[in-house]
Amino acid sequence: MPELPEVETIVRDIRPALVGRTIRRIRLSHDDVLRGVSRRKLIRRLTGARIQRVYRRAKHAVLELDSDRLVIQPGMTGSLVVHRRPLTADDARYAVLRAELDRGGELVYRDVRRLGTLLLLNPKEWERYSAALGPEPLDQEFSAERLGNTLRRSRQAIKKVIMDQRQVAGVGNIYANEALFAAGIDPSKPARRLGPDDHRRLHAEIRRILGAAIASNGTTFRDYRTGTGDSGNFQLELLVYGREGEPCRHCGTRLTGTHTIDGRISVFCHHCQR
DNA sequence: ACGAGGTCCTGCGAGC
DNA sequence: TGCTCGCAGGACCTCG
Repeated sequence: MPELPEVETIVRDIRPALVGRTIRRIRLSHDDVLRGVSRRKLIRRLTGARIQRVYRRAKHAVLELDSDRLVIQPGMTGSLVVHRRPLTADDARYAVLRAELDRGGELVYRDVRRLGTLLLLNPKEWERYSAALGPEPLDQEFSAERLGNTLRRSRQAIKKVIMDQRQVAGVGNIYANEALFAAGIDPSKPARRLGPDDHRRLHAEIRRILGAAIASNGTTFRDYRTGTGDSGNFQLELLVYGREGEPCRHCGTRLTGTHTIDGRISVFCHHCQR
């Protein structure tokens, strides 16, 4: 499930094959991934457009074109791969958007469950969209103090707050679970009940874990693929996610799995996390 | 301001 | 073997 490290990996992988290229032909298999743009308009605006920049913001991959931004949010099962050879039947299966490039190659957005979304925004719309998202956790502007100010204002469970894209950009379920474990914080604890020490630890652990996950090309559970079509490796380093019922790596206590926070699986050690 | 629950979507695994 | 059904979940929405 592409969160910040996965989208960062994808973007780094596909950027060299995309920047400076012109899109020759667009194929879209399903309209239901489009948000705020019609099939006709998307195809018309993308065809012949030149890709100027490729970057990540939160969990979105952004293709900056001459006058539009194609914003891709892979959701649960989305992947972005640049193919240099003709697609195999497997590659083409579930391919939602295919963009043929000049000088060969094809960018393919593949999404089995199609919970991902595509947006086409002009620069002003993109600026507004991006401004509504929280700070990038790996940027300097994301300080422990700033995180603390956010958390002090919320009665919600800490896990829900750090997964809220308006508060912190790019953290999803896997890394929220991991960061809270590493920081020794119970995921259900109301955010405003955390102290400055908690803020500092959580801030440091969010950054450390996201950085380590990027270094490992992200976490592959089932569907996630890098921009080269390979699996990530961070699943080998997860300490809690996917390990409910197994012993805590620190103290041996059986890890708890619960769905009571925002309906998403939370895995934690009730001994190490308070 | 908050929690609960529904919606989107399809593959998969459990149960019969 | 073959069917049905519930579950998975990120973002977004409504309702109480």
